[in-house]
Amino acid sequence: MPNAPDIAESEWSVMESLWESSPQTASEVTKALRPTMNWAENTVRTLLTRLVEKGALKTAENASGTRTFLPAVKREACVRAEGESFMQRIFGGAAKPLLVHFAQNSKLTAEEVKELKKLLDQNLNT
Amino acid sequence: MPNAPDIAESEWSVMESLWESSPQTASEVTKALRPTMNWAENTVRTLLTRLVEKGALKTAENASGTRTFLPAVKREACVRAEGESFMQRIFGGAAKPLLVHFAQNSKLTAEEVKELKKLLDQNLNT
DNA sequence: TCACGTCCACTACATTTGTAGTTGCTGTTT
DNA sequence: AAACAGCAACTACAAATGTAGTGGACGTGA
Repeated sequence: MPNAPDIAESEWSVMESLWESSPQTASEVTKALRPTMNWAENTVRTLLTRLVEKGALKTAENASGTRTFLPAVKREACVRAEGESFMQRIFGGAAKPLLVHFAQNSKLTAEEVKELKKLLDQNLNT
Repeated sequence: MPNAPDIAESEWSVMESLWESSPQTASEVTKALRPTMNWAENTVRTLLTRLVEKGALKTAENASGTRTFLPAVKREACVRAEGESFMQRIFGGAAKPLLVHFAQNSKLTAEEVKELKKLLDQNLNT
């Protein structure tokens, strides 16, 4: 029972939609994603099915007896898993170089910098 | 001419080996990776071939006329590309939430925190 | 009741990835 | 010269991904 199944890129959009609002039926998800990904409804259905198989989603029924989907795993857990794997792959598993990289390659506002520095400090007091 | 081709996970190990030291022949790379990935030499050759096709590697010959491989793209460029794509996929392209995530989910030493705070400051003076 | 729109369960099919195996050429070793 | 070892070029093949299409069951409006 890997707490966070492996979620592919297309699938991730579907998950986002359901993390944001659930339960949703297949066609609701399709409509929700329409502006961004212009997918055929069957495409979304396939992704939904795969995500259920992977254990990332659960299903239920709504009032009208139509199947609905909802997350079976928390977004935060998946983000952590993806982050771990990315950090592993690109930075050999080390957090510092990763943070260095993004600290250098991003344009941040003074506000954001302040916030991040605060977080870093809190990081120490655990 | 995408400056940084898409490099898969297994391929990434091969690239790392060549970024660290190049040129190398196929069997040299295989030996270099042997401790970590226990791959058959043909596996490594396949990856090398694919990377050449993708334009991530170039080839040359060594003194004994054997083919050697060397990076055609800089590691930093690939890291940036992978980072961008990861940030896009998981954090909707926003650097701050990404940094927040890793700042919170990593155990850092006081030293590292200090360094990172410094980098964040520099980030502002550009 | 018949046509029509929904929903669902299957099937489809090209690419990419992970991981090799097979064959043939060539130089080196008894 | 026969045999073997290293290298290159192909071929193999299953799983995962991206992106649908088909066909059947079911309820609804004309």
